Amino acid sequence: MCLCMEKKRTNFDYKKHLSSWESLVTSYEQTRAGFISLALEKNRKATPFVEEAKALKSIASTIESPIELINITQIKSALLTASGVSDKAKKYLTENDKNEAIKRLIENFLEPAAKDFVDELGYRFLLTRGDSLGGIIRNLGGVLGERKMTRMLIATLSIQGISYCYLHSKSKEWIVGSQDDADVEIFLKGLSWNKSNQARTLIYNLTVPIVKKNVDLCLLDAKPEQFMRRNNKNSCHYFPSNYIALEELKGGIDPAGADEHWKTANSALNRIKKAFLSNDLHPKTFFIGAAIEKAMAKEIFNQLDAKHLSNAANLTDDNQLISLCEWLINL
Amino acid sequence: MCLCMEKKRTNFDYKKHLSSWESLVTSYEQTRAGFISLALEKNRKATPFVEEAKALKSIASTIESPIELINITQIKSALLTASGVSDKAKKYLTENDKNEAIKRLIENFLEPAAKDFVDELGYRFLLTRGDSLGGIIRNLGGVLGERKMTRMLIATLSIQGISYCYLHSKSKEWIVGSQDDADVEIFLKGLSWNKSNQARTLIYNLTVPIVKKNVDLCLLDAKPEQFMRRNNKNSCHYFPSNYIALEELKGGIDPAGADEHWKTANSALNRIKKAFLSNDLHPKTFFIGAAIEKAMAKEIFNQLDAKHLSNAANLTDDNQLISLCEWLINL
DNA sequence: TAAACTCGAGTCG
DNA sequence: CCGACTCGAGTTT
Repeated sequence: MCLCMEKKRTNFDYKKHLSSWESLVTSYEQTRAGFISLALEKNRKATPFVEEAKALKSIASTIESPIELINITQIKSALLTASGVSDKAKKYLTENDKNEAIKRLIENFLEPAAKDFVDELGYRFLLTRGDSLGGIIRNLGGVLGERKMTRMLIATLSIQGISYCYLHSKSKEWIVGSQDDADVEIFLKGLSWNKSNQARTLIYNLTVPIVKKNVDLCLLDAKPEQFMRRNNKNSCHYFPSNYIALEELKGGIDPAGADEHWKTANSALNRIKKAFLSNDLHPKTFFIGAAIEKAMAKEIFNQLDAKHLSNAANLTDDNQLISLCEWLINL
Repeated sequence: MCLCMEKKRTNFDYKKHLSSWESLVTSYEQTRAGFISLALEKNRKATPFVEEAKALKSIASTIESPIELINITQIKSALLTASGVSDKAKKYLTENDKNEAIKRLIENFLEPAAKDFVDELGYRFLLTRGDSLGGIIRNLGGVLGERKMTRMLIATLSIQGISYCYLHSKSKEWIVGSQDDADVEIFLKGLSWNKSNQARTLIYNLTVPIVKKNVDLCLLDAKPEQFMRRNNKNSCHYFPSNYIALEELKGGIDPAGADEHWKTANSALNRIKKAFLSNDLHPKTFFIGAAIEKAMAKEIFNQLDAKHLSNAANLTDDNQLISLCEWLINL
């Protein structure tokens, strides 16, 4: 009977924090809070771009007519930006394409602006940079979600009195965790602890060799020192049977992106399952998302019931997240 | 033997234009061309935003100190934009949240700028608007992909001497197609023709009731007049057995987005197949993408071979697209 | 000019 | 807001 209970516990542990699909749906209040903090971050990150624009205007103001801009080599990159070319697009253009783009900017927009050409240049520069800023913020959103997960994991380990060490992303060394590591989540790339004498090592954003894709979070049955970076084939992450659980984490708060990104996550999880299945392995998979809408909540819950997915939680719900961390730590 | 040939033709028609997975991969030249046309579109769409910024500066210049901005009700929305709040985020904020955001903008960025506060306001406004512009361009990218598909479909119908009519998105009426419809793809929402006395009606961006999701393109076994908009349950699209083929179309050119969006498309296609399967139906599914990378090309090709997918093409390859249109028209 | 990750800026039914 | 569509702005490994 004890075994039976144990089995039940590990099979349906999501029921501890999810009573139905509705528990997974993100509340309006959390969405609102997410958008507010997003705007705050954006303001902070905007300042360097404003400075860039000021510098550009200052340099451009030294000349009389737009056509002379071509001769100021130090602002060529900024001119290209003002002509609507993102840093991403830049990589695909030839020198000639770039010169053409700048020429079009001057002919179509700066010369018509006459004496206001410096302002026009600054405006168009900022429009393109605004899109850059958006990209930076989107990346930051992902990082913040990961940090929230980390903080909750560490808190749960601490509460359970389990000692841990963490992999520092800069030094690449494992450091023993202690209460006074403030903001440790900022540099944390991995986490390791013991579960009744079994080593557990968790790594973020790992390219899983058997899947040939990056996975947000992997829990391995390995000691921290068995994990070696990159192409070292002796590292524990090269052995598929070491994988205990793999997670897809979506930190975005936008409800409009919820289903879109869940569809992506679902494909990613399917690739993972398929790759491990080819080795007759069935590691656990789980999903954590900050933006969960009704229809996808039903899909997730159905997958849990069908055991296609081992666990799930809404990142904005602390109780769900704690319960999930407890589950993960005790796998 | 004739039947055998026929069967072979309909089952593996993708082989007519795809010799291996490598045929699907987008060439560098097409990627480059895509980014160039993207920059051109961005320039055109940028102008209204530049005008907005000029207007904002002009109004803001009438006052002496930043704090007075709060009193100019006509620019409240612009102030919110300058404080890093997108139109999307706005919807989730309360009046109080908005006022707080504006207050922070003034205190943290405009007052420190002293006499240059009008410039600072304009810069921050443009940064946020630049992100808006990016969103507008992303939507446009999708529309352009759809139009390319439409042009190729019409050209293929014309070449095969098949007459057609099209559904106009504004008038909501079916119009007989003719050679002199220039730019008809811009307003085209649907297309209809006959295939050896069987009516074929194709609708873009249709919410398929049985799937409860929007599908980029649906080919129905129905006469055009049997298609009625929206919630009319007598419309042909309410009858699952009328669906002949459903497509996922990805018009984006960015290689970095290729796998991301293919993962989404793959989930969408799986939802479609699953929903129809619940009615014992197996409509054809196909994928067209402008950005196709190696690894996903292999996945697509494997799905074709396994008949999980009925057809596929690279949107940037005219030969592939024509072959696919021929297949679609003759289904 | 690797490849595949981050996610929300828009849009429309 | 209601959900689910458009896709590339960044980023990492």
